[in-house]
Amino acid sequence: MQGWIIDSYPNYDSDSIVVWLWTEHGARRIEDSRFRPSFFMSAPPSELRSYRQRLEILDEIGEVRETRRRLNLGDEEPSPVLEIFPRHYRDLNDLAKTIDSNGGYYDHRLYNIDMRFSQRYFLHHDIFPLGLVDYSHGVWRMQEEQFALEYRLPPLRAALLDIAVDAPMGIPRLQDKLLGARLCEIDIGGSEGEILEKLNAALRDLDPDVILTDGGDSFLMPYLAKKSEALGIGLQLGREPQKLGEKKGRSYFTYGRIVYKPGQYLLKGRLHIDRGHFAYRESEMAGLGELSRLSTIVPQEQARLTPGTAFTAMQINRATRDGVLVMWKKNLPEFFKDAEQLIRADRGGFILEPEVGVHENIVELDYASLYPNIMVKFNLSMETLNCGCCADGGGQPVPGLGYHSCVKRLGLVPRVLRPLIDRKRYYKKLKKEPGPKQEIYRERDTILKWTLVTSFGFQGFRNARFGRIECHESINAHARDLLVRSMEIAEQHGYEVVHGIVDSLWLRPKANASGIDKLVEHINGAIGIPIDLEGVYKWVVFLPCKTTGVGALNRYYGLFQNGEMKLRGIELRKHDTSPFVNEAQKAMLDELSHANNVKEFVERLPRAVAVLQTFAQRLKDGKVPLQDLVLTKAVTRQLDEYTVMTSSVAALKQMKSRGYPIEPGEYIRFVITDGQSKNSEKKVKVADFIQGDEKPDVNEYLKLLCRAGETLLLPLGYTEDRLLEICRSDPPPSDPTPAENPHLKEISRRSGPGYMPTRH
DNA sequence: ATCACCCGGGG
DNA sequence: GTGTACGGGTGAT
Repeated sequence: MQGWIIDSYPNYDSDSIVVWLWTEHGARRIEDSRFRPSFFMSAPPSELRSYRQRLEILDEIGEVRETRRRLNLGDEEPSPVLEIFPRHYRDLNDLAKTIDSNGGYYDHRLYNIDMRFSQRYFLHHDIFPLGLVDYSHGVWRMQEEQFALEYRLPPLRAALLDIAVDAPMGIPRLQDKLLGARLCEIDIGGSEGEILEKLNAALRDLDPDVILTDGGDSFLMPYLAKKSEALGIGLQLGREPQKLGEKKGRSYFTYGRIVYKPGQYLLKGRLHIDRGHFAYRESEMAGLGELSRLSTIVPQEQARLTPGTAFTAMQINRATRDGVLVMWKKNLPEFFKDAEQLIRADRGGFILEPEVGVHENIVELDYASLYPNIMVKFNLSMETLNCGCCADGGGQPVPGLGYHSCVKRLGLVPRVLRPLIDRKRYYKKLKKEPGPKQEIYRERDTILKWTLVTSFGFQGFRNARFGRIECHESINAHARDLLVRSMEIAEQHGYEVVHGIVDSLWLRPKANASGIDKLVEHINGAIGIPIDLEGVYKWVVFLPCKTTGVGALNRYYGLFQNGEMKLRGIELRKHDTSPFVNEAQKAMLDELSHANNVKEFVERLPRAVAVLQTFAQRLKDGKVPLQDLVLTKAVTRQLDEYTVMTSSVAALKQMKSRGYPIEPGEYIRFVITDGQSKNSEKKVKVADFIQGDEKPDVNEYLKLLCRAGETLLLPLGYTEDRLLEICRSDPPPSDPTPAENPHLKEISRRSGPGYMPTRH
């Protein structure tokens, strides 16, 4: 039987692995009870036998074998270890905890503990999800390479599931009445019980492979699960009966902020995918599939995880295939560092302060995937850094840190990254060529880019499975060194370096400057990591720090010769800005985008200010819909942990008083109705509770509007106060609204995190 | 003035 | 099941 693995999970009741295969003739369920997961324990050779005898007595243990495995990535030779087979799947984790904490074993370590059962099964049979496979007489045979560049996914049939819920409080709650449901094109109505029964029937008839939802994990699924239980009507959303398990949601710290992750509602044999989940949102099925194939995490789970988790899974797979065990807990002390070394090592990426103001004819060069490329080029991995085999001085030195990396053996991180970089390069090239698979290539490229971006951070993460802080430092040291060397080459070619951050250079060609192609070629040849021309700016404005006036590092906007605009750090790029202010800033940029050089830019300034004025007038006339004034703020802690009465806190109070507590990591959306008020009911109005008769705080929004204007125009002499003065007066008689710049529309659509786990 | 709090990142 | 560190901006006290 040929098909694609679309789902897999352990059956804890029968100690077996279930695999769902998508075939031409429908989905097939395969249950394999032969698979026995195991984990490993290392100990001094003299103790192994007695440990084994003690372990064998335990009820939870089925078998203990003495065998040999490599314990560390850097080990040449395998060491003697015990391989432990729990009697039941569900015992594995508890058993590991028992042995680890109070087993009375000394000088021992545990390996291969926290791996998914499905991932263990895939590794054991050398198969992977969403790859074409043959299963006959209990034997798996892959029909394609895991790293094949060209492959196709099964034509999964997806059905969008949505429900209508009565919401007397503005936002639906679990106890509110179910009014209807919609599956694909099928509208379902009737009593609550009828709706559930008709939904069951519709799913049986339609038999989709994928159920798509918007916010399924956070509301739709828990709501349906509760309804089904309350009414005593079983609801089967997956391909086998299951209790829709409530896994509790939780908040966790990631990407520098707290994220709320709702409980997972995983279906069996059918994929529940929330369209708001990261991989699907960014790259749809093609990107999710690419990631799932490479990480061997089944798509339904991968959809809820970050590319960083996928990267860790890839490392585990690589290590396991290399015959190296994966240590349960990382326990690698940092090298001793003297104070001076610490200061040098902790300095982050390279930064050169830009000249504030508007500049003409500036060239921007960017390194593509700089950090992953550095890891590959300099062979940076936990086991290759300061390796013993190159300690005699033959290693690759790390600039300024006194470390070295191995020149004899390729490290785990480069081995995992190399194919990812190659794949990304391939898809990036092909996505530009028109054809039926163009969109697929684009999505694969996008998800690979994210995976590469997060791979760097993992090196410095203290809990990273294969991370090491010195690796992180070394990558930064190489990055600084490369950028400085690139700058020197640019200067040799007659370019003045205007601004530089981490992996980008802004250059001003002098009269005698050589061509850009020649410069790029020279840098590529000398550095060995591809640098690309991001574009040549007709004009670009480097913005000052509003408090100190010196050049800010990551705040600028400019117009490329091809008509595209690049914006960084301004209101349009921030997700908390209201649509009204976004539109105003976009309209100002639309106006400025008609300028082809600095002279025209300066001439157009009054028109940009006039645009701002018309927006102010609409606001003063009460013509701006309340929905356009909604601010969206991230919530970072529980309500009682806040000490300052900000508008966000007022909104949180309002939510709570109506029975909607908000968890850290969720977002809160509200309109400011009286910025000065200390009363949470008067100060703001939560977006979902808007009746329509509320009045926004016009002065507050005028201030926000003019501040967005100041952000753009401060280097050109327009402060917030000056703009406020202009905006409080009447606008000019004629309407100077210019034609829209199509590239700006593109930008504004993307300005905000698409995934906002708020309730409906 | 100081503290509290939120935002960004890639195309 | 999970990137950190940090500059930047702004509001409350």
